[in-house]
Amino acid sequence: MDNITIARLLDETAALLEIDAADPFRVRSYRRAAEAVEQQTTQLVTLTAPDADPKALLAIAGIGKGMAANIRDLVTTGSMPLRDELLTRYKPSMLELLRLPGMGPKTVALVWSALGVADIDALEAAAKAGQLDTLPRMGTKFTTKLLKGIEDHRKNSSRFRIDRAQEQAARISDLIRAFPGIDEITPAGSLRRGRETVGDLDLLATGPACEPDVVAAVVEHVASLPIIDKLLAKGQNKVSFTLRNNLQVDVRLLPRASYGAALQYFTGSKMHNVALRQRAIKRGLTLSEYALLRLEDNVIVAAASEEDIYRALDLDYIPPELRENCGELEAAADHTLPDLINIQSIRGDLHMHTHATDGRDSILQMAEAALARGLSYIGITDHSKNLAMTNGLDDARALAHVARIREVDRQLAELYPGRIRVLPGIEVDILGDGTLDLDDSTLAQMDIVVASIHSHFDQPIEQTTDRVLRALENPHTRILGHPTGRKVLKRDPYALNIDIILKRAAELGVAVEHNAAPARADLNDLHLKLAKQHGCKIVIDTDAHATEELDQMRFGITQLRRAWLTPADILNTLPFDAFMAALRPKP
DNA sequence: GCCGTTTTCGGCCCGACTGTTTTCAGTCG
Repeated sequence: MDNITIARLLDETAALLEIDAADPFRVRSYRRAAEAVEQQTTQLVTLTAPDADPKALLAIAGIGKGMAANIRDLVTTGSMPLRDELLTRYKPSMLELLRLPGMGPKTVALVWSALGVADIDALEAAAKAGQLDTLPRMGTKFTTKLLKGIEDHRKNSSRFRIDRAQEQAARISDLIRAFPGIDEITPAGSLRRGRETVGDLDLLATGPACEPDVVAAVVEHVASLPIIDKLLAKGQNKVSFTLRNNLQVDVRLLPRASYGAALQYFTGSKMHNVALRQRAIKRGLTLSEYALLRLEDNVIVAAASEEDIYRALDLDYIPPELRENCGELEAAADHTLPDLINIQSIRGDLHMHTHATDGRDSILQMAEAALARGLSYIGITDHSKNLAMTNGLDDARALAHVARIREVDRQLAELYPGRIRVLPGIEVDILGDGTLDLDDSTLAQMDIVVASIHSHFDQPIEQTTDRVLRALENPHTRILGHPTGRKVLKRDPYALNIDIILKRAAELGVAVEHNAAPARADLNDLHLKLAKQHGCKIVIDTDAHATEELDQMRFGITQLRRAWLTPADILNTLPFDAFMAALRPKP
């Protein structure tokens, strides 16, 4: 049983306890434990083995004696007594009811006990039959909203990829900024923390127009934006709505004086905020979305900026990407937060395609676009012949392409002396037997050989993993492409055993690729932490198929930051010569 | 159920909005 499954079962137990009206603090313990398990890079199965240190589980913050026993039960039996007991009284389908708007644990428990309703279909039938009207606090308005919520839930209940959410955020921000007296709009929530996907969009705005006596006019302006599909709520300084693609947007209009407190609050994460407020209380302070106050006399200690708030709590400023209650508060208190990598540190992009295969632009266009983005070396890595649908290169074409790339490299050396290097490379396919689909003599002409697996992910995980391991042994392989075969938003189990692959890549000195493109992002922040633990060489690249896709580097950087990585952890922050020296030596 | 500069018991984060409330419970972030 993997960590994700353990976390899910603990989280389900928390939800069932909530429906059962259990002690809210006990519920929170299960939630907290679930989050902690999800954040672990080592598989808990190994910590519960008979020969493992019995204290190892207890070392995880949020896991005590009781929870450790639960986890051992989950790993050995597949379930645990409390969960089994709860499932005799409630049904697993009730957990889905909690996802409907307006349906919390109390309401789910009520429709179950009063009407025997345990799933969405039954709830919809009961609502349409008017049965809900007989229950307390459920009038026609509630029923209407619920039926609409059920419809939306069926239509689209998924999260949105970060790049899509960012596009929408920019679009809406422009519309709001059109109102006079709005100075600043910042996305908060999981978008600001750089999660790969976001559930909804939080936009915070401030400026003279957001002061309490005049804010009503902005509220009206926002509530009447043409892009709004459904208006969900309109308060004193908050407007919630959905777009036609079903993305929910919450806009908050805040006075300048409390903007920092609001930004801190709405950026989260929830667990980070809880921990931060506990710290505040220990210091005789209280933190809300309006201000950090002294408890004894309600004097404002900090409110205008996030920096002020963290400083007043004796903490270094914590970058949003680290705010997951995952050790960042302790590090900020000890002044040991890492100096995180940023986009300016990246000097090269080692994976991109041209119109020789399935890219759109030429070698020269890609190189000049890279130069314009401040890069000083790139690898042109078009597909090899096995990817026939991309017009992949066979040995002869690949060698001709190498010649063209070297020619562009020479041209650019004349045009922009000493500014950019263009390296010949290939994204070579790993075949079913683990060999690469071009001749060694061809690969020997390449500086950047990215070995990627592109097919047969339906085979058993051990078999697919073995193919990749054999490809790593090929001395020409310098970078392992797409190390998990994973695609964001596809909930399929991983096709490869990432732990074994990273270990072997580290031993052989093969660099592993962190693909920055949001659609393809192979390594999430946990994989990246694991790669660092194993001592892997890590490169970040875009896999760009057109010049503008080079901009996707910034999405990948956020994942590196979420993994606490610094420039020293990433190979392509190095200057050109040092980078080439750090790659696996050519045979 | 977890945790400890309040340390083995007694705490555990904060406020707004909604619907239907005649003073508030439940949901949400």
